[in-house]
Amino acid sequence: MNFFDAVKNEILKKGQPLYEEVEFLLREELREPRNYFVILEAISLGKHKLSEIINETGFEKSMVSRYLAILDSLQITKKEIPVTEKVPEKSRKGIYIIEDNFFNFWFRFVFRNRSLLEENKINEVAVKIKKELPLLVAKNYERIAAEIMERAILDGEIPLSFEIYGRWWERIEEIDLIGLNSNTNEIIFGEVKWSNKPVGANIYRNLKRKAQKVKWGKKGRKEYFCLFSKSGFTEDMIRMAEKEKVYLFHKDKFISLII
DNA sequence: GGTCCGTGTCCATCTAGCCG
DNA sequence: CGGCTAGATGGACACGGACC
Repeated sequence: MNFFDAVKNEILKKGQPLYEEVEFLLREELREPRNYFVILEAISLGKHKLSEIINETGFEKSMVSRYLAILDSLQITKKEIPVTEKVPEKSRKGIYIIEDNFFNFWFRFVFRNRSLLEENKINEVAVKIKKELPLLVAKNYERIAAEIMERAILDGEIPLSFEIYGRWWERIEEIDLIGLNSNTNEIIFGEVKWSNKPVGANIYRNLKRKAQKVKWGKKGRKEYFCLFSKSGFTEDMIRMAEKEKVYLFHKDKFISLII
């Protein structure tokens, strides 16, 4: 059992995670645990860029990148880079995310609200969790979309293959899922929606527009598109998918349009 | 008191990406 | 293209606690 599994077990065993206990466990491994807590809290609140974390925490920038490197080596956080970057280790577009879902939840809801919890105001915290949890679920749907796609490929439902999957962003534009195959110069673009409304053709059109901003393999590349939706698709979108061969997924299931 | 180690800060330097 | 900024990295150093 590795160190962080041990921490998790410890927290789960106690039922109600206590800051001091987690701190005690972390002290064995890290420098100044409180600083890591502050950094992880900032990330869990949506501060993903290094500059945002520096602003939020007020820490020295050399210190923050050092701490993030340690968190990365412990596989608590991960530095994510647009999948199309040529030299990933030199990219400066990286954003920092909390890789571990348990830690993400804990810092966002428990650590953040520790004073409320200590006053036993459980309901207030529960309301916050209820309100914000769908956002976390949506993020995780994006994270597993590549796995869903890969499974459909392995099952022979989609006659394509890709070497790597990832996200892509540039300025304000963002694409949830991109798969690349550099041998065949094929690229797939995906939009992932965890929403209660069926996904319509406007989402697809917007994805096609954003795809043009991705420079990878621009000369003669073959483009494919896929959509992931919690609540299915509009009639309009389904017709368009048949016509333009868009791969549709309802939650984790591939929808075959060719019968 | 002297030494060692871990930690945090400051500084210099390098470089990718951005903007004019 | 050149200049600027943001991010990464590593060295020097000061501080404080632990230990002898």
